[in-house]
Amino acid sequence: MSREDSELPAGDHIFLAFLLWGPASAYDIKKVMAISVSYFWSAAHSQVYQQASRLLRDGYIKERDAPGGRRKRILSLTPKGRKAVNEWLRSPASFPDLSDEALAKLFFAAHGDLAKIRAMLLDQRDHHVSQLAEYEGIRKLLELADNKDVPYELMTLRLGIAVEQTYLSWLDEVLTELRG
Amino acid sequence: MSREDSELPAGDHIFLAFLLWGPASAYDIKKVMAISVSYFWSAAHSQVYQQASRLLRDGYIKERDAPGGRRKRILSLTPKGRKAVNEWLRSPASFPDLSDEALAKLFFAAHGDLAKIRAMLLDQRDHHVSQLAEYEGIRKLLELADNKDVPYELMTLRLGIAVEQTYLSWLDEVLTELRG
DNA sequence: CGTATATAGTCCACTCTGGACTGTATCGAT
DNA sequence: ATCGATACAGTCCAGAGTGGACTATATACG
Repeated sequence: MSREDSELPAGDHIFLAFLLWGPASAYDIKKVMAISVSYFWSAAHSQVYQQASRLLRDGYIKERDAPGGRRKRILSLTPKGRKAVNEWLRSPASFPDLSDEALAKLFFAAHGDLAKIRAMLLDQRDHHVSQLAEYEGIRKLLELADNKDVPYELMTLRLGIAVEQTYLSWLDEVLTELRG
Repeated sequence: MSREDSELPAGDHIFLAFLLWGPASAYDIKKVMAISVSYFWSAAHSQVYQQASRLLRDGYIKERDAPGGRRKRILSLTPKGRKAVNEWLRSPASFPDLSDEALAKLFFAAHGDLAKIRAMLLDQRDHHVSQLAEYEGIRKLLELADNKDVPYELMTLRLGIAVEQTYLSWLDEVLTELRG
């Protein structure tokens, strides 16, 4: 059975939104997501194909085979799909959801081993340093492009950068306190 | 079949960790999660009971009926469960994962309606204001308690507060830019 | 010419979600 | 004393999402 009436999951709307940029395969969308929205939205590799099947089944997208020998299914929006994205873009959003296993371990640190907790946080620090560097790199690229074209991408990226900086200052404070 | 050898999901470890504080029912754990770790970890109401069944089935916890007429199943750690939490607390953590539908809508704002996007961001702003107020309230409470007892809870809370503040400054900047 | 990597996707067992649903205790107002 | 609302405690289920193993073709490189 298809879900004609029930709301699509947010991830499906994001999937459809990428097709506003033009036709693409599920594989393309997965790759573009990884270098654009992955900071605030992520999906497993296999998930993207499942979304494609559902959206196809329910008439939000249509497919045609790619030219050339390669098997590659090029997807594009149907009117129904375009309508769904447009409505989504015009409606309120649900609120952010964070999951951070490291914070959970710190929360229970009284039952753990402080040296191990510190090591774990240093590992997290490395991660945030490299995320920050990556986002700063993308920002440089976006700013080189005529930034009239990408103001919204830059805005979301600025939040990513600010959050990473917040994490880093916090980690440095906490690591100092734990050293004492 | 039980999962004797495979790793538990992170959420199961967090569940077990709450039992380090003493025996409790699944219902209790759900409530305590909501007022302690929900900022960086959340689970649906029904999920907690499914975790309990699995952990029971696989011998990480044991149960006994509560005294009194009420049906209430009190859970506690088995040695196997205690070992699993302790190992978890001593190992590295996976990296944080954020999902924020509002950022996705802003990302695609060029295809939307600016007035609607602004309205959505104002709605998000309200949410972050009230989250911040809530965390500040909890901080006051924790600081009243002899803070030797809760240093780690306070640390995680400080990140929550810092992240909310980061969101708020960013939202104010972005809303100013979108007003122009 | 082999082989390593990138492309493009399938399949599956399991976990997680959100909502509907059941039933018991407790508390305030009539 | 009892009626109704709320809090407590949990079950059930369809559907969505995850992570990892798996298949298979194309292109680059030494």
